[in-house]
Amino acid sequence: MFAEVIIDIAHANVDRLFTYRVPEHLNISAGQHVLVPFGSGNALKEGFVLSVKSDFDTDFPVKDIIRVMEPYPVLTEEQIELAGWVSRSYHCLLVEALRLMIPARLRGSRVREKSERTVVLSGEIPYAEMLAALRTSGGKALAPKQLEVVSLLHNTGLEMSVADIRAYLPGAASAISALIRKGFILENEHVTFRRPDYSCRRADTPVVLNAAQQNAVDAVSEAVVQQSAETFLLHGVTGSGKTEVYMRCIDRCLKSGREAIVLVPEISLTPQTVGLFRARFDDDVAVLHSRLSAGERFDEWRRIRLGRARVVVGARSAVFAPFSNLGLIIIDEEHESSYQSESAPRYHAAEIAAHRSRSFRIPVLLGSATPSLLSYFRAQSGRYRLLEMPERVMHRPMPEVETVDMREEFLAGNNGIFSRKMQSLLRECLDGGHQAMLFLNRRGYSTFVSCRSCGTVIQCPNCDISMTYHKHGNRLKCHFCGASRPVPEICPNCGKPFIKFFGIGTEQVEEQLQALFPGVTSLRMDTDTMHHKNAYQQTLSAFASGEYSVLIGTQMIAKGHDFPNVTLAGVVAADASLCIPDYRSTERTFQLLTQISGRAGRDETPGKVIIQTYSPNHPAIVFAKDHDYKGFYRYELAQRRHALFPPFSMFVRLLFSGPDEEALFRTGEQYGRNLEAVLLEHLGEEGKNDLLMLSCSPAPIQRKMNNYRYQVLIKLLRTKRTADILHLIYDYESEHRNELFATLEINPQDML
DNA sequence: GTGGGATCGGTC
DNA sequence: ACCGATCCCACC
Repeated sequence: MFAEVIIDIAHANVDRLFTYRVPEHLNISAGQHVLVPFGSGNALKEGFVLSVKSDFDTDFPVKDIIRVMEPYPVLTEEQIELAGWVSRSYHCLLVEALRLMIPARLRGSRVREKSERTVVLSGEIPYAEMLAALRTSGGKALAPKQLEVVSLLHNTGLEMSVADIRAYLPGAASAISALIRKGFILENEHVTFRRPDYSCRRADTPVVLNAAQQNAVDAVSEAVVQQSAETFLLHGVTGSGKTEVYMRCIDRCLKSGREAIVLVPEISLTPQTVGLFRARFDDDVAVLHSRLSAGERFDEWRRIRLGRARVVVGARSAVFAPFSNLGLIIIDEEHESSYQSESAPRYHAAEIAAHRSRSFRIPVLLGSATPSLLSYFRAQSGRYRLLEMPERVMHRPMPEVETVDMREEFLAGNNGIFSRKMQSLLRECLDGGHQAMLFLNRRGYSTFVSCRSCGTVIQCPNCDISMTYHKHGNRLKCHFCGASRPVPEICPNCGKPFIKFFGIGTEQVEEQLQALFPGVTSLRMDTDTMHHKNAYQQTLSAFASGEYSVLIGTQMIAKGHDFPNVTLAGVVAADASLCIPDYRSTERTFQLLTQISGRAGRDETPGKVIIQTYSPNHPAIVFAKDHDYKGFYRYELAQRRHALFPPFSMFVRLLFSGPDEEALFRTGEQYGRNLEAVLLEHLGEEGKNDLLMLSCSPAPIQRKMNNYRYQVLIKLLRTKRTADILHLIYDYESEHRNELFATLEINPQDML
């Protein structure tokens, strides 16, 4: 027998198959993780068996596989095929693709499994006989520690972990080994699974679904049973009971003997969400997300691989979960940008899901209250099947949304950050014993600091952005590189003492709230307050418990949370996300405002939402205010069609960065022009119009962490030639990789 | 990635 | 002629 092995080294030179002989005593199959001699000196390297074959003609001496690293194949056949597809579609190394499928802990020779040593009374020797043996004739203990251990085990009647006994009886270690020698107790080794800890919350699950929910469950379940590789887009307004639909679909999927993956955006992977699934599916649920320790991740992965968990709830990378009989993939909040990887290979979870959907012939369910324009476009064009849930559960009304024009507020003499309307609604909410959420997408106290005399804005010394004032710690901080400096007394440019603070952040919202409502209990949730591992969980459960009245936060509070007592959601400034120079800023703003509105009035008491803005007539704000997704969709799609933006075209972005501004801009420009010539030559007369735009310019953020940034931006029409063009760009990039460091992104989530 | 063999320039 | 630094390449 011979095995085709790929060596676990991420380098283009070795990213191919090597053939090894399988020694008689080893039983090797595809997917196995093995140790093989590789390179001169027969150094041992880890590798993955991608296939086995019975014969192999060659002149050179084939080497033997040394040993298997794991008793089971760590990769399934389907994952091997998937990795090949990933490496071809995203132009990455095959090992890089394979590495997506396995936990990092599996690689490298580290301690992998956690095991626990336990002991139990052997049962062969009667208790009285043991006692007698450990005592002298006078009843005095001959071996007091051993006696204690034996009586402890006898009294509990259980198998106990050695660590527990040692904690209970200090110094019992040698007594335990003596007892094992005597045959009084038996030693066992148990593999333990480190489990991430989640509190289970029993949700008040409605026994009866409403018609829209039932319709969605039926459609998806039917596809699961019929093995139909359909993609469903579930457009359900906030509070329409999407999670319940997911769980019913998973139920059916498990009942038909298949496994399910549920993807959620990293940020909503809160104990609440996971707790819901745990409450319903118990130990059948495995959790995968970036906050797990390497050991926890490895153990959860192993529970999936070994069939101990049949449901995975996880972030983006969980789409690769090692199931062999997958039946359903659900992507919740499908519009979230975190589903696209920001490092190579830059896959999108929905694209991976689509591929696995074809392999397993299973449905994919995309769910959102604010589907991405692209997904809704596909639903309209028939590529996806649209399922709609236009109403909240229990006939609860959508919250009433009001906008406040902050220009008028200023003219009326109010230059505070809360409008009069916001103040009165807050008062009403708090007086009624309810809770409120205040949203502002900027952390810190003041977003920029400048000199009133000469206009100098204090910039980060390493980056091309202004520094934010943080009252906590009383320093200026850069939100890109983390650099911080004390607040200057005088202007670093003109030396005059007219330093002033402008722009509001969440710190200031909290301060102003306290000033207006003395004694109000508030919590702030942003990257500044979420330092330690469990801060997220603690803050959310503290708010859920009702201990605090107001939750203030950045976009991390916007999505997914279900706090029944929240009746008011306030957007302090809706304009922040509108000014981002990106073609998606309207879409992003609409989604954010709709999601925030969705936090209010999820229980009996109807909710209210207030949006403060300087542009109350902006379509993103007007459509969000009216809960009019379709109106927004029609408007925005027309804009995109007119400007030939995605989904009518695609963007390719090559970002160059380096410390030498002059050299970078010069070579970047040259690179772009050469690439343009290559593309035009390939496209010829017939296809030259496919290239809608190729621009060479400094990136919108010109410098980050002392590196200058220059970008070549390409806009392409989607035609039958698109795939060829992309490969041409990929090839051009890899050929010139040595000359200039660049990252290549297809349809990046932002172009800053 | 990594060590070995080929290659090149400098030195004894 | 000999040696170290560097490049190149194969690795099963």
